[in-house]
Amino acid sequence: MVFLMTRKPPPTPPAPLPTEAELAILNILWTTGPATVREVHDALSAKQTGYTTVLKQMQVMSEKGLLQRSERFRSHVYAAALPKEYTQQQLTHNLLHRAFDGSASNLVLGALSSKKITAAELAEIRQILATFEDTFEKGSR
Amino acid sequence: MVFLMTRKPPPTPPAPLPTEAELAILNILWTTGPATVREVHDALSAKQTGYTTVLKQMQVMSEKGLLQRSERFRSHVYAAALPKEYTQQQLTHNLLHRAFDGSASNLVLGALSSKKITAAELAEIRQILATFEDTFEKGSR
DNA sequence: GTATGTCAACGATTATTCTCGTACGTTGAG
DNA sequence: CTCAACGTACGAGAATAATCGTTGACATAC
Repeated sequence: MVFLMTRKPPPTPPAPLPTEAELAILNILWTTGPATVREVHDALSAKQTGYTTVLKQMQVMSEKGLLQRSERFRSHVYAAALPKEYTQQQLTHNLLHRAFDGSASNLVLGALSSKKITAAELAEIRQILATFEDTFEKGSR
Repeated sequence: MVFLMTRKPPPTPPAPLPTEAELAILNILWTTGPATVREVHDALSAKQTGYTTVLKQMQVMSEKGLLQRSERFRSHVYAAALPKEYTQQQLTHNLLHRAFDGSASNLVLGALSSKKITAAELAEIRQILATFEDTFEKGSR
């Protein structure tokens, strides 16, 4: 079963799109759930970035509304403020307008061309497409 | 008929991805063909950006290898150094890795969710998908 | 000739992102 | 109490992007 993205939460102030480095942090929080700076820094070890760098970035992201911070005993625990799917959608929307003139089909073409696609992925995409055609026919949009 | 992207030209030095402002310039050159700075600036009138700003950006883009410059009588004529489809593919590839963990199907889902889709577009996407399934079955990849 | 308009070149400025060093506070061990 | 470990806060630096003002070259009009 394919779940459509619901595009709900434009929260209080519309948080800006994450930058490259910020996205790397978000990816960790999305997969591991709320975490401390140290945990994120450790998960980012491949990048060889300093602890205070990560800390600072996460503080900035908090101010931007990209992260939510809560106290926990001694340290702080950060969590992504917005769901992964929502942010992905925003990023896609942004690219769609910046580079594809709003043409979703061209973006799909670009996505399929940009890497070797597996049969499983093709099937999944077909599933997604079918779901969309479904909601379309029913006039629910 | 749907044409697949061929992903040919990684030229001498792999040109960097265009930034937001650079992409706006590229979009103009892709649609109008080679043009002078003034022509690009005029086409960009909506953005209220100064002439020299556009000039400087295009000079920088030349250095980066994003644009090719040629003399013409008094002025210079700039052209996109890389085809639109190639650059779109690079951008998509980049987003795919940065935000979608390489999952093309999730990107497609994001693309479809991020805007109201038309029946025509759905049909076109289905066409693209069919073409890919074709080349896939034939084992030509 | 001079004046005017069009162009490219260049430097300076501002904003943003990314980075890190340092300071400071709290906790627990000895 | 003192020290080390671990945490945040803060400010400064480098890198990049974007912007604009000024200059100078070269035509053409008068």
